[in-house]
Amino acid sequence: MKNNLNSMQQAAIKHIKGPLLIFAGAGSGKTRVLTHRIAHLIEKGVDPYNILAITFTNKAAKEMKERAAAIADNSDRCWISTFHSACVRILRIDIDKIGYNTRFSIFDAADSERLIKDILEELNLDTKLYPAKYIASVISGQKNELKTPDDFYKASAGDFNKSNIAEVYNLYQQRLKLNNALDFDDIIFNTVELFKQCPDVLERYQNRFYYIMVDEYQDTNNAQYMLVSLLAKKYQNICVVGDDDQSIYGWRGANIQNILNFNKDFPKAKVIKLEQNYRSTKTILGSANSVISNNVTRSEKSLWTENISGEKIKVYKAENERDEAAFTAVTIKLAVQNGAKYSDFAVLYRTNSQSRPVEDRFVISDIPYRIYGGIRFYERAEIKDLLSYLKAIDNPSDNIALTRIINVPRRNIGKITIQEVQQYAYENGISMYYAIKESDQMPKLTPRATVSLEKFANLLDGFSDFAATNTITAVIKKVLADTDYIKSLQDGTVEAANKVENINELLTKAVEFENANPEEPTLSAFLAEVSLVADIDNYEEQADTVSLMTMHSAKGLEFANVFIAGFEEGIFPTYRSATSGNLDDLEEERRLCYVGITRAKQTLHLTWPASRIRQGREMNSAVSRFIKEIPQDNYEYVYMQGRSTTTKPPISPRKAIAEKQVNPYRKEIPAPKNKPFNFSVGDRVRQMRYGAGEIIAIDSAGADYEVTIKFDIAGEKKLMANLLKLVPEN
DNA sequence: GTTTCTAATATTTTT
DNA sequence: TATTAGAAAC
Repeated sequence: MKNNLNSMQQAAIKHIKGPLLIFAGAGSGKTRVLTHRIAHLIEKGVDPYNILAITFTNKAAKEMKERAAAIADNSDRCWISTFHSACVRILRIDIDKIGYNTRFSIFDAADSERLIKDILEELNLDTKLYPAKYIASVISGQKNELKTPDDFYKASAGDFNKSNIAEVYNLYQQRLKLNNALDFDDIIFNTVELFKQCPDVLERYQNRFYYIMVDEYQDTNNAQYMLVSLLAKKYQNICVVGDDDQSIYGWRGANIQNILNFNKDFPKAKVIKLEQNYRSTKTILGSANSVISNNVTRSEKSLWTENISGEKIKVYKAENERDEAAFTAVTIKLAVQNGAKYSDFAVLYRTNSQSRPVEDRFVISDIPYRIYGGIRFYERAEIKDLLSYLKAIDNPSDNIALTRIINVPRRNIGKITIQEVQQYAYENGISMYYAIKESDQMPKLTPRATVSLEKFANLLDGFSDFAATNTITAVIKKVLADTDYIKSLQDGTVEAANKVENINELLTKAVEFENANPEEPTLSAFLAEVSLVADIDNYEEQADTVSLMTMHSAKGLEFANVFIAGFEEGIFPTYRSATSGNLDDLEEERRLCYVGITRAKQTLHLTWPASRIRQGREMNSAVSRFIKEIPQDNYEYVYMQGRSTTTKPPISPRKAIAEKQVNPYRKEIPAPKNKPFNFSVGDRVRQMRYGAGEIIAIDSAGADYEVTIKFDIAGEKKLMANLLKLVPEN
């Protein structure tokens, strides 16, 4: 079993007692080491029940579980899970000891923001000065530092803005409690709180988790650090794995010092460095090493590989984003014609919005792809609606969920009525659900509103009764049936059909969940799982598609061929990080660049458009400064195959580098003239929103045309030609 | 109470 | 530019 492990890896696996810090460079076989370490512990007679392994993503947890199961007996008795899932599991049992109900809901970012907006309005705070998103990030930051509203208030030292935010934070926590809800940060915060307040509970888990492993330790924030420290304090059998060069979550509170100071916290810690890379070619790895060596704050290390030198990195300067995407598509197509698989390719970018042009081009070129990130499945409106029904059934105190569905589908309960219910609920210190039950006590309500509310309450009660004795799948089906939800969606648009598809997908997920958790398929557990998944968790290795994702999402993955798109100043590094004057920001961007480059096994393409349209304006771009940090011998400029007229003549790398680095440089583009309209009556066309149809009339309307189209599904619509995005049907 | 329009906002990354 | 939230109109 251990034949294929190098001496450092073996040393890491065999170290059992006492603290251990593993610096695991990119592609150094980190997951192998962790899983073999679990197997080794079990082989040496450790009860898997006493092993805890913590990861950041469900995907990593799943992979570790599968790989451990393949080489160790009874590994399913270990706890292998994310920080958040592990903490939810702990809190479901004991959170009542610190004054919460064990049937709490989990609020996602959107729920939190909604709540903050309500509070800002209530406190009469100007949302211009205090944007909800900003407040949410401040509160999150405080929680990651384990600071209560009171702590924050005291620390604000009379600063007017800070005290105001502290007040919002204070109310926010009260409201969460009233809703019987926790946000993401509370999940960690309250587990730490539970351990601090209840030493008996802490000791129980200390004794249980005799061996602790933490993956991606460089990404832990202070709350997570405290959690791990508390658990490991008694027996000190803690093994943390990480790579300070891959710390890319500083903006989310990750504290790189946690890994750099590990030997201060545990002076007896053994430190092992895994520096042999098994993933990339010498050229790729050398380039990554060269880039990251420009960072000042890092522990010294040098990754090396026995792999071949491989091809040079290819750099492509595109005219614009469409050209950039076209180059990517052509290159992939060509490789696939020569025997490569689509799944060998990934297109990585800095921001989710960059996926759009790539996606457009791939559709045209008929390249199968899968996008990870962006709008997550569980954030889609129709899914949130249904989940809100489930949340309201599971936790009647959840006012946010209740407010979301009280008039969805429309049931004649308007804004005024909802406000009245809200106010009554706050005044009487009860949830909106119970307030509705007393709607006859609210003098301002019309009899009609009261009837609507009563009907709604009966509907919910019916669901609750049903849920007590039926499966989750059955409950979802009943909600759909009794509310006529699907029917309310249908408006003939393509989006509506997608929504129905998404709902079916949710039903599939529910069935999967029930099959995976036969002993306890509770609604609470399902909702918690659903709240804590990331899009990347659904990454399928088998599917033969090109993967599109941000470099953040790509961490932990590897691909034979990688394209990094938008390799330009202002995008990567971001304008903000380049201009903030804070060296840490730029260093984090550079670490992200290191992560991006080291995803590639065989080939790497760096592309950027000489001009791009941002927020409606065309802007010229200069190549990213990071390209200067790659040795010149490691890369070469390339040009698109079979294309000469539209691409400008080649320029030397040197000249490209010398190009203006000041960015952004803005240039207004003239307002579009009336575009010619190239369709006539009788043409079959396709439109984004309404799908296929036939043009039945074209009328002149001032500078524009008014086009009447009879759509196959949506029926007849009159639309302005300028606003339409019409294409011929085929 | 519902629909339609306007205006603001966005572009950093997410458990 | 594209999307979305809030306001005005119906």
